[in-house]
Amino acid sequence: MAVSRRGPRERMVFSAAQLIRRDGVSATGLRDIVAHARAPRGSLRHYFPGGKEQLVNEAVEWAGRYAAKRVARFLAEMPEPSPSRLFDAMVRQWTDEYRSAGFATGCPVVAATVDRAGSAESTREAAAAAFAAWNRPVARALTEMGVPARRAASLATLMISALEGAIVIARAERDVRALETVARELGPLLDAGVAPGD
Amino acid sequence: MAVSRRGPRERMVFSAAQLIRRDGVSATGLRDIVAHARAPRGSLRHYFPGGKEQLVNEAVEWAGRYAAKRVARFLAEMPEPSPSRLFDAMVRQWTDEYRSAGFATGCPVVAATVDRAGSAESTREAAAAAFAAWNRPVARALTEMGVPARRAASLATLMISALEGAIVIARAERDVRALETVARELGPLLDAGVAPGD
DNA sequence: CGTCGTCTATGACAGCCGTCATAGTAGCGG
DNA sequence: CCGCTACTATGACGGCTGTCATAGACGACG
Repeated sequence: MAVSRRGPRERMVFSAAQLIRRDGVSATGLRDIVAHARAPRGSLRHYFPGGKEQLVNEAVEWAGRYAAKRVARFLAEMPEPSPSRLFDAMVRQWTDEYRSAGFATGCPVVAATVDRAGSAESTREAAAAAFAAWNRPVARALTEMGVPARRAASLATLMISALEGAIVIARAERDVRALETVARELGPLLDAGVAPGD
Repeated sequence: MAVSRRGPRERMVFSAAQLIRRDGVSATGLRDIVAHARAPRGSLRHYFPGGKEQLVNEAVEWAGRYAAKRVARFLAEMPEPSPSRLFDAMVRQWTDEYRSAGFATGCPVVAATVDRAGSAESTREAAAAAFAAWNRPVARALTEMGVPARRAASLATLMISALEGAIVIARAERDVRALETVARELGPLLDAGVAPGD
């Protein structure tokens, strides 16, 4: 499922992101990715002449775009948006997944950063770009809710930092406690300064 | 340096932690660890009959104890402790290191979680224990500053989450911006509810 | 039909990995 | 000197890795 339509190339990128966020970059083999994507191994070289590094980078970029789109979707589904409600939605995406599917996975961008930042410069850049792509729509949303532009960017960084850290802790503890905690504790801070009731 | 005294066993654990936080678990080979520790390869099996998994676990445990001790040290060096000042100190440890030594390293506990949580149950447990060992002194310190016990534990989790997330983002961006941002934005929240001037 | 570009198949390659078997040394108690 | 324990040395093992070379299938187009 979710691997059916679309061409083999896209499936490989998608599968790479899924496996990387579960096992890490080093532990994810090209053969695993190809098998997971049900794609022909013979095409690997054809689509990704830059080798594993290129495929990993594209998976990271994909994850960045995905996170950005999710933010837009959260906002669209929200009757009365507020900073804390946006953060709740971002956190809930993870608590829901962990509760329903177990704690097997984390964020692919974090995984790529942690085990490629020092060895593959291009992957590090892709991760930085992914974080930026994610930060942008969050900051913009905060701005539209009445937060001054400068502060909005900072709060977006705080939200993503706290979320990513809590994801790691939740995985280690196999408990959504950390995620629920950051959502609860950060909510009031995020809403402060935004006129209530409008 | 810092690898000189102490027996070979301890040096290997220490070197493992250092290499893991730089390259990740999978990318760190036993041979690399032994070489870095200037320890005899022949003793690996002797000291760590549980293989790489045992060595990694001990490195993670070591990191947890180290983080806890650092918290105690920060507090001891602080004339007038406050929650925000403690968090500042925790963050500054990383901004200082990044500014002086580059962005090559991250947190070993995060690295171990990200690429072993799904494949080595004992390592996942070690990571959870390390986070707990780190959380404990932070929560206790907050309590002593006047924060109610229940809330103190939550705020400690928030602090560690935000810090860990910002570390990853800083590494990806090769910029301490995210670290400085979380310190600045979280400070007032942490101090709220604590009587000023005492 | 022929040819070219796109895509796939297959297998080999060198290299590294963690593990393990075997042997040996050093020091100490008897 | 023996024997025992703690520690070290060395090399080999199978397995997996990313990369690459070679060849073939397929469809579009001239």
